[in-house]
Amino acid sequence: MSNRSRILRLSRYKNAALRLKSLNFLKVFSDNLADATGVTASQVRKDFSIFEISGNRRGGYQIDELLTQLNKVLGKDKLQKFIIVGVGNLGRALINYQGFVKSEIKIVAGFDTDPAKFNRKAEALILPMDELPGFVKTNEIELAILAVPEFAAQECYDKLKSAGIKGILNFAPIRLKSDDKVVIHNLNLETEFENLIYFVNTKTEPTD
Amino acid sequence: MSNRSRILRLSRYKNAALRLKSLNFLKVFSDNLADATGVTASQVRKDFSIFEISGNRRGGYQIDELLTQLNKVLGKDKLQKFIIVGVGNLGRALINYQGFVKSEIKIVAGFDTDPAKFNRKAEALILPMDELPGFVKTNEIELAILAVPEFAAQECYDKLKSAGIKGILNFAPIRLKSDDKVVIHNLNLETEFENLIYFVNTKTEPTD
DNA sequence: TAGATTGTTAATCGATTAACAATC
DNA sequence: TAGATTGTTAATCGATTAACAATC
Repeated sequence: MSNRSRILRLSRYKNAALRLKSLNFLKVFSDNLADATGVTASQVRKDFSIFEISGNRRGGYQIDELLTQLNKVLGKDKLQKFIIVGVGNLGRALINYQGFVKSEIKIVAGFDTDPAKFNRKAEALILPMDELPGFVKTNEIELAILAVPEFAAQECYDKLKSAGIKGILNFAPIRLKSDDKVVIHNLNLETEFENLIYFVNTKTEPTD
Repeated sequence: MSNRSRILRLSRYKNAALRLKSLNFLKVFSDNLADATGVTASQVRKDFSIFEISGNRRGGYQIDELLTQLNKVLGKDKLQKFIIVGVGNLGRALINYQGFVKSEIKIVAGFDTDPAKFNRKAEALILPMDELPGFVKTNEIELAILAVPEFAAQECYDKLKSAGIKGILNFAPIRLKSDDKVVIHNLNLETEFENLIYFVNTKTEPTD
């Protein structure tokens, strides 16, 4: 019913609607969103109908109302607190990433094994791993980012799981599997690079 | 014929084969790769047949030979040089990312507008934007990473395109479109987070 | 040889698109 | 009202899976 591609499209519709709103649009048609995101108008309406997002025949969709509904589906109607395990190059970059400031995504703490990285004064705390279960519990954290080297990934995953984390965005270069306790979203940077390289080499338009 | 998902699967087969090789496997069956990557054995064989990767009836696939062929498709048979535009948190993290050391991916230079970031002594140079076209030309660079804020993305894209770049991995939070000159692979971190959040909230297994 | 696995064809499944009645 | 756009159904398309002949 709702596969990953469909949710990715909803994010794009949301971003397109946001941009059109900033251009003072008050309403959009499925055709506008289709143009802006590179899909068909049928697809837009189909996606909306699956999430029971409805508009006005002849009048399109009110942008504000549409954004409210898309944000709700995408969990942007409330602050989503993340912790991050592994404060290396990538971990630190995500903690400081400016792209999240307007969004409802916040990384509230990082965890690492290296005492040199601990920091209890920064806005996002950097704490030792053994404080993770307590922090997760008292702050009611459900979401985590895993940004450790391959060798540490499985062990950290186990710790996150037993701490009660419900969803993990995994940047470690090893594919973790979702189970009914934890949803995993694997994001392997090398794989993304390889994908680009393939399409450049063959010069065929990627269909996604 | 070869969509993005298929290439992603090839990367996974490659990674699985690499892991099995490190366990001293000499050959693998489609069934092994299927188990390791979570797809069906039919899918593995179908994917291979599309890329004319063949094995031995009854004998499976020789790992070394398989890796050679997969690496070739994925462009890992030669060093892939990237430049990066935008040396902020994310840009710097990618330059220093340890996950690429064993792979044939290398970021050879970064470009930025901020003089405080310039560095002609580091292994990966950080140079001013106006040296980009010359650098690309003399070093025969075809691939780039775009890691600038949204407002700068379009302008930087234009510069990369006119410098002759053939493929861009775009981390800027705006969707760029491929054309017949440049292949674009958009990677929007906020979108990836939203995807995870959706599946955690609905607790349905993502199908990708 | 008998048994096991590939490579490929045909069947199935699911996602996208087209079409159009409903309706504002 | 006439015209335009949604919402939904039916048709199409493409990707995945099952099945099995080929063959090592």
